[in-house]
Amino acid sequence: MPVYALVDVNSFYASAERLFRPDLVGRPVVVLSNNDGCIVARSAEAKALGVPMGEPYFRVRDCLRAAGAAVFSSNYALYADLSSRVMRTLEALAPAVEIYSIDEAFLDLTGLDTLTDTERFGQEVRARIRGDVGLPVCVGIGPTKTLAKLANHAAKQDPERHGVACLRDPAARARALRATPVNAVWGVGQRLADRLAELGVHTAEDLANLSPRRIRQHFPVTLARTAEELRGCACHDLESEPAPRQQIVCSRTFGTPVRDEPALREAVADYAVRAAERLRETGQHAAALSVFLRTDPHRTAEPQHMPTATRRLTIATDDTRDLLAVALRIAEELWRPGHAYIKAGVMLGELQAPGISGDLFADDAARARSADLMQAVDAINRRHGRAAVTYGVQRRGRAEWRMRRDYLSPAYTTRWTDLPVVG
DNA sequence: TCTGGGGTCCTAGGACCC
DNA sequence: TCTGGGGTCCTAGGACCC
Repeated sequence: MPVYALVDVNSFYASAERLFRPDLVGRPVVVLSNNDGCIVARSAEAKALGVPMGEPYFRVRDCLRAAGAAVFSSNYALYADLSSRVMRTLEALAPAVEIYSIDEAFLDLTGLDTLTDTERFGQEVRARIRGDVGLPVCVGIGPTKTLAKLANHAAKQDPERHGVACLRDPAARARALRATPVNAVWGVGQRLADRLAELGVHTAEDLANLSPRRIRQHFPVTLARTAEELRGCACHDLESEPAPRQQIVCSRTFGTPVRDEPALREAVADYAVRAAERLRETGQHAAALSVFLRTDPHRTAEPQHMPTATRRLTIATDDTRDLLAVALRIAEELWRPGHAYIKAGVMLGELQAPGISGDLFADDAARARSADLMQAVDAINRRHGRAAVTYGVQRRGRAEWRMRRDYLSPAYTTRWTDLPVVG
């Protein structure tokens, strides 16, 4: 029987901020989304204040201030660096690791025979990550990924478990299923939970007991698999090789609404350049590009416009200049005067390995020059910062559309000048 | 009173995840 | 005044084909 573990950093972003600010231990800490819009991470103290996940910041600002909470803008450079340290530690501890998200990984523990071994392993993972990286994690263990997830949830809920829960034992599993509301099951969101409630399904146990036929009468096949996994039959394998990306999206809400075309072009250009950089990191080429614009749906009195348009490229490419030209052409077509846009985005699709869309007239020499140029630009920007080499339309001014990050912490681990000083 | 049927491909929209 | 960003998968429905 397979054994999976799910390791997950507790309140990752909040814990990351606190790592370099020991003065914040015991104080509520929250981290905001891009543009300082919503709450995306809360320390245990902040959760205890009743601050909901995803809540717009302005609604809880007063409450947080009164409680003496520390508030941070998202510092992705810091989180990405700490994440890779956590993952490297896990890779040293387990034979196979699937990096599931920035703060979570599945481990394949098949071969750890006894239940005592499994518990001990969970505690060792906690101790190692605490010691090597300094972050708190919880470990959930079970015969399927869905049960490992559920175990992780149980470990977080119940302090008695000291951060590790193992559901290999059938009796322990039955107790955990009974105690878990169905919307806390991996793959069951609020929509499905509401519809399940109409059938009298309220807990993970209820879902596990629902017959596959009954599920398929009302729900998609994904839910049938979830129920199967809750019963202990694995439908999802560990995927240690990441699947090739299918699309790349770069979009942002603007710091302030954009009403003029030059500012919009500048923003779209910036997103296209970043999307192209990320495309080259994957080693793929894109054969389709979409641009979308959005006005603010919350301002119902203002005219709304949420267009999107897609172009197929005759030749798949990873050259920023090609992608930028297409993106700007689409943006120009979409833009309508008299609207206050609050968001735009560039999406690359039909990603594929380079050179598979054979074009009879492709100029190999030109392609090679393009690859050399892109490589050079990427190398310079990696070394000297993203704004070292830019394209004319990006302008890099202090444009009003750039996002707000009023509470940004230093780049403690990725910039020499921000290195914390001890003593 | 009237109807073909089955396969494939594409797209949009909805649901989920962190 | 202030409401994130980046992904995946599934399904239904339409177009098209034989």
